[in-house]
Amino acid sequence: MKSKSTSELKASIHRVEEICKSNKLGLTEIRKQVFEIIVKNNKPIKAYEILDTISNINNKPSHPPTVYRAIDFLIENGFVHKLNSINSFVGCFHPKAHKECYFLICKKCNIYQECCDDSLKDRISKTAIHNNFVISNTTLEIEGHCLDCSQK
Amino acid sequence: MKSKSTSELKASIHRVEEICKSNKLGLTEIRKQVFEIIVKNNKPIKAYEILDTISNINNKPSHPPTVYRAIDFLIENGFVHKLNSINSFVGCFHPKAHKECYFLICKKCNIYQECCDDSLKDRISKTAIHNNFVISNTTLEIEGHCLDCSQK
DNA sequence: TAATATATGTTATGTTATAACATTGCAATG
DNA sequence: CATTGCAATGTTATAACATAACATATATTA
Ligand SMILES: [Zn+2]
Ligand SMILES: [Zn+2]
Ligand SMILES: [Zn+2]
Ligand SMILES: [Zn+2]
Repeated sequence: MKSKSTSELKASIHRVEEICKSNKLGLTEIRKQVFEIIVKNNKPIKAYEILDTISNINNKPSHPPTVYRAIDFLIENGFVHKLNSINSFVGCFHPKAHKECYFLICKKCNIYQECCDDSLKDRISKTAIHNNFVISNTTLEIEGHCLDCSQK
Repeated sequence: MKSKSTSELKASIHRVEEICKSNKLGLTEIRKQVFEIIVKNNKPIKAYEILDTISNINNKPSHPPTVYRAIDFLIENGFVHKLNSINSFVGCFHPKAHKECYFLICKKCNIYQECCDDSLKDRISKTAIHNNFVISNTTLEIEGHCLDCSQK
């Protein structure tokens, strides 16, 4: 994933603001700050890194629950995803466009890519059906090396 | 996943012993104990639950590193998997038969099912190739409700 | 036997996440 | 315009998950 330009970032933040407005979701200052920190980071970011960043920005210490609550809000509303395999968080590339997102994560340079391959989705759904299983959420995280890093 | 019978458990443990013997892997007492605790549990088990269990069995307190080291050994050799979405561990149903395993995990009753659907594997591999990505390991954990639990 | 490697014991600490309760601010209701 | 309710935040403490670092033991093997 190439890093986002300033305008892409702005658009990303704006989109979330719009979605919150039209859905009457309280996008408070803290929640907005946390979202911005996550999307500006370009790479998966950890909760305590967010905590440090937000403490610096506001020039006063924040506490873990503040950050985790904001993250919860952002995840619930599909603006952010958690990567379970690395306990980190990333912004969603297309909030509300889908329920599940899948990820490719480079172990070397730590960049990630969000992919919403329909045939993959399909395949997973078929597997669930085949096992009489009703999906509520799926974690698919593919770790390895990106093109750049595998060529080195 | 229905729970394993005593004989299935024995077979499972025996298989690991055989694999270790023929591959000159040191299946020490602790490692064997941890494996047995995991497979006998039938459901995903947490590291500190293993710790408590092993402390009780041996009538003396064990320490986290003891358990985590054993788990590391078992994972490295494909006898056990970690479920990242729930920080828990499960025994592998077919050690050495494959590299990646996928899981269906019931949120209600906590049972799980290991599935190694080839077309799913294939689909994931294609997705990776399509993104110029070299896979080292894949986390696929499908959370939801099993047949029994979704009918209630 | 001495040297080496492998595994375990032990203490402490690092990292990730939540419980519990107090406080604030704001909007709905009477 | 109180007052009541509710959503969000602040604050303190602790729970849950995992590893670093170093000491000791045990097994191979030169
Ligand atoms: Zn997404
Ligand atoms: Zn890379
Ligand atoms: Zn397996
Ligand atoms: Zn169930």
